[in-house]
Amino acid sequence: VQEEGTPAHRLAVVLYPHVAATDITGPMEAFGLANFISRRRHYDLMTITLDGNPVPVAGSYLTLCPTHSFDTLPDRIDTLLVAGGPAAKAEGANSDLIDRLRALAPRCDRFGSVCNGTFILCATGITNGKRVATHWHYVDELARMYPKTTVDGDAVFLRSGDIWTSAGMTTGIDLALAMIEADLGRKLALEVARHMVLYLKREGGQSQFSMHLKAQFADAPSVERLQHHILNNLSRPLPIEELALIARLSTRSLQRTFRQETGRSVGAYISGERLRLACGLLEGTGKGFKEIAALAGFGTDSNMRKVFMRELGITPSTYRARFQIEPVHGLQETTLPPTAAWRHDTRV
DNA sequence: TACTTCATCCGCCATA
DNA sequence: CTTATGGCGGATGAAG
Repeated sequence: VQEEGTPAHRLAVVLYPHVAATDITGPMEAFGLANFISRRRHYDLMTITLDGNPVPVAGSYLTLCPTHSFDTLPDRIDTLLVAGGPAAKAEGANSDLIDRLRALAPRCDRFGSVCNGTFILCATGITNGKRVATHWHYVDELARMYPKTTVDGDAVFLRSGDIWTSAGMTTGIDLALAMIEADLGRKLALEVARHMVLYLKREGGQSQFSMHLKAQFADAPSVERLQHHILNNLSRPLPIEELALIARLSTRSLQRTFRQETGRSVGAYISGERLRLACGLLEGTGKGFKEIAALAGFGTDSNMRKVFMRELGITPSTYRARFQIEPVHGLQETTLPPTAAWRHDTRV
C-alpha cells in the first residue's frame, strides 16, 4: 500500500541497437498510464544505453534517445527491464553490456525481460536456478546456452522470485500489468488494462498464467462441448451436477478435467463468461440492469453489481457510462471515478 | 453487520 | 506398478 509521500519507483529499461520497439513502448506505456491514472508519479521511468547515445530500433524506423547511461543512473533501481529483439542474442555476448549489467544488478530489486531479452538477462547469471519464459522461437536455444536456468517453453509469463519474464512482444505489456498489480493493486492494473483495451485475465496462482495465447476452447471434446453449452445457456443456472451429466463425467472428474484443459475451475469459467456477456450488453445495448443481470445469469442486478465491484472495481452503471460505444478522443477526456472504491488501498 | 445455509473446489485416498 | 477415476469431506465463499 503506497502512501502519497512514498518515493518514486525507479524503473529502468535497457536499450541497445535494434531492440524491438514494442518490447519497450508497450510496457513503458503501461507504466506511464499507471502514473496517469493514479495521478501520482509512482514510476520514475528511465531508459539506458551503454554509452548514453541514441540507438535505432529493429527495422531502423525509429531512434530511441535514452535518458541515462550506466554512469548516470541513480544508486538504487527498483526494477530493471531488458527488452528483446533480433539483436538480443548477440548483445548477450557483448561483454561491455553484460559487465555493466552485472555491476548494476546488486543495486536492483527486481528484474524483468520481454521476449528474447532473456538472452541478456541469462548472460548476467542472475537467472541461475530460476525459471524463465521466453519467445517460443528461442526456447531450445536459450535452454541449451544457459543450462542453469530453467526455460519454460509454455509459459507466456512467469515470475520466479525477483525475475519476471514474458514470452514476447505484446506479452511485455502483460508483464508490466502484473508488476503494476503487485505494486499498486489489482484495481489500478485493471484500469490500465482497460485503457489499453486489453483484458487482464488472471487465474490461479501468481506464478504462472497464460492469457491471450491460451486457446479459447479445450482440446478434450467433452470439455469443449460443455463450454459451448455453458456459453449458450449463461442466463440459466448451471449447477455442476447438471454439467457433469452433459459432459458424461462425474462431478469430480469434470472439475479435474476442466481445470486441466482450461486452466480455470468450472465456476470461475462460468462467472467469467457471465461478466463478459454483461459487459458486452452494457456496452452495446441500452437494456436495463435487471434485464442484463437476468440475461447474463446473475439473477438480480444487485448480484451483478457485487460481481462488477469485485472483479472490475466499478459498478455496472459506471462501466456503461465509460464504455458504452462512443468514440473516445483521448486520455485527457477520461474522468476518474469519484468513489473511494477506486483507490486500491481502501479495502482490506 | 452478523449469521445461516448452500454450492463449489480440491486434496486425499481407495479402487479399477 | 502406473494411471485414471470418482467418492468423501473440510475449507471457502456466495446468497439471502
